[in-house]
Amino acid sequence: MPKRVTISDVAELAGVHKATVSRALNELTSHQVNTTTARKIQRAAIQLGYIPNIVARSLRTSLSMTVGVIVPDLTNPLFPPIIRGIENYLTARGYTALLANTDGQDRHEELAFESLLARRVDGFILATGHSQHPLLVDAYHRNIRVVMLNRGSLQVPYPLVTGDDADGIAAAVDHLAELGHTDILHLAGPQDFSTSHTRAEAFRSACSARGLRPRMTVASALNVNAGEQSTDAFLRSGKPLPTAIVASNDLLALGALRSLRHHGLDCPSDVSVVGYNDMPFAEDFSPPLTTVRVPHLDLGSEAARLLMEAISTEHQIPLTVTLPVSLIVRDSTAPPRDR
Amino acid sequence: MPKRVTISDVAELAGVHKATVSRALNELTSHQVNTTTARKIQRAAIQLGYIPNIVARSLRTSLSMTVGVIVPDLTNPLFPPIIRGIENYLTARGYTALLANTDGQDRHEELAFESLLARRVDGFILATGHSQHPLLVDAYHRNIRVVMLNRGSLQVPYPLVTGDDADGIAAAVDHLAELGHTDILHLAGPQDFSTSHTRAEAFRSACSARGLRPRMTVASALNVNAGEQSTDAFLRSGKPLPTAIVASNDLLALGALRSLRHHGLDCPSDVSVVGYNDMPFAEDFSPPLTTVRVPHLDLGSEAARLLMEAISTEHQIPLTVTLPVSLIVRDSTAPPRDR
DNA sequence: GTGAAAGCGCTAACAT
DNA sequence: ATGTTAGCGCTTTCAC
Repeated sequence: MPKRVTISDVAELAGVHKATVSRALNELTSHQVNTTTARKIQRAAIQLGYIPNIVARSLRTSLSMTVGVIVPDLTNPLFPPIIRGIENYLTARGYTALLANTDGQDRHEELAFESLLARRVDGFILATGHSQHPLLVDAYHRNIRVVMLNRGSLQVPYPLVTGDDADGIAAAVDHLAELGHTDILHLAGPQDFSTSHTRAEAFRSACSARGLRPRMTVASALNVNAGEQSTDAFLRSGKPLPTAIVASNDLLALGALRSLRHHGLDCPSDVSVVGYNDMPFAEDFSPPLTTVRVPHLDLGSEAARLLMEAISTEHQIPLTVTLPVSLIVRDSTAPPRDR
Repeated sequence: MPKRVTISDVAELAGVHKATVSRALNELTSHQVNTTTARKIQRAAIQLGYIPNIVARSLRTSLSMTVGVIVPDLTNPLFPPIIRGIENYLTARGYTALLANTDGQDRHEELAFESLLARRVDGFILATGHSQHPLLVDAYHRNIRVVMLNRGSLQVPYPLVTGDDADGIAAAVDHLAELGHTDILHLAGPQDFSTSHTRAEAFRSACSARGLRPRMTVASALNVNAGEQSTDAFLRSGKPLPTAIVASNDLLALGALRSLRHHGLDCPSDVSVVGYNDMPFAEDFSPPLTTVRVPHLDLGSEAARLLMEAISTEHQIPLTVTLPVSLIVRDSTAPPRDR
């Protein structure tokens, strides 16, 4: 590496002290310095190709201008838009995101947390929240800034950003009810995820509000395979076939779609399916998936906004932001066939 | 924030000098310190919950243990697995990735580059390479470590990791030829992307090697809309309908699928379609997409490996690593119907 | 094997 | 408005 140019080099070329350079180049203090010298410094900086060393600044200010973003798996299509939303907000403010995946393993999460802490991130956005989490409790007591995304914590009053799950599920059930469905199955996710739990609860109350009997089966994970296996098991169980399925997310819905296909059942004529999230390319599935659209980009930027607030505030205010969702009707739902 | 525990705190508790603590806690120097004192230090560190300050270490060693990863758009399903591959490799070695998106805009790329440089990343993985790029030339002269991913640079001898494009396209053409297709259209990407260009060339030579006349249409971008529009335009042009389309990537193939559907044409009975990349959920499209699988995870980890090598080496060796690809046959390809 | 001292590049009192 | 000084937390000579 060629020797990097530092603030002292700029100072020397501009014929001023390095403290003056520091002041001139910083937005917040540049007013303290004479316009003429400031310009001189600017020129010198550009001439030398000076790039400030944020590492050194961080050490001095104990502000790293980075935040840690922890997700279960980047490969889950849910997360890329969320992360883009986070980034959009952060980069506009000079912040950068440090990304880590946990693959749902607590051990990975601890490791990621520690590694990011070692890098002195100014705060975290956590999109991995289980309902209970010693890590979080510990973080809270250490006064670490955290914003939860999608899944909240029950133990610790960190701010939370989510879509309106209750409303989304209600819209799905309404839609099916209007089509004439009366026998609807909820393909739920693991109940220790707060979103899965919330949606299952929402399903129950939406059904009972409409005089429908809620039926439910629980998948072992939030992915396509689990959805397929769970639906397979249900279909093989001999229980009466529902005319519609409301899945707790699109991946599970996709699994249900695969399972129905393998069992020679047609969607939507035999069974309607509704997903949740409106993941990218949901409209290209076979059939195009009716689903609840969640504003993932907004979820991300809102979480970033809350975190920035938390960082710049002395006392954290536990705040829950609920963003509106909307039902996107495509071809996987239709009126039930008479049987 | 509660005052962070530093190396001095540990030193005090352990009753040694902080330099000794530093030596004891560093893998590479821990052998220099007496086993007994080392243990004493370990205990003190754990007792205090000491977390090393990588920021301070970076300042001292001018090694930040971070690398910048620049992609066009995280939301493109191509990239998440690549990034996971990168991360898997990096985290195992104590490194972390700093992620930035460019949305294909040179200005964004410059900004990202500068911001990451300010954070003193030890190197870059670039998955955005246009064929020419002043930024890269500049970086090369500044002796900055870079590994290119997917798309190479023609101007500067940075290492490159790609899938075997020529082989993949040849496999697609072979597959179609074996099914009996003789009139194949290549739905190409913008020709200033090196991958698009390589694949177009590969298509031409694969066709001529089999005595087929290559036909080609070029999309304006590498996304679904561009693919759809391009196919629309082709279908409306009145040119004779090919019996098969080989797209330069899955997104374009998806656009072609949408366009065919809108024109009342069935895939595969009217037109077969082959994609490229085997993006997640390609098997769930309507119809499930025949496509060329690229080992994205490996692409990422290989790039990370090369970068680690480049960082620890004095002189960079320009190396191109080509990973094997494989054709995945699904339902979007079938023998041509007699017309 | 361990301690002392210097310094990475920057910012923030304090002084002028 | 600018210069001086100290120090963020760590690693790394150099002594002992």
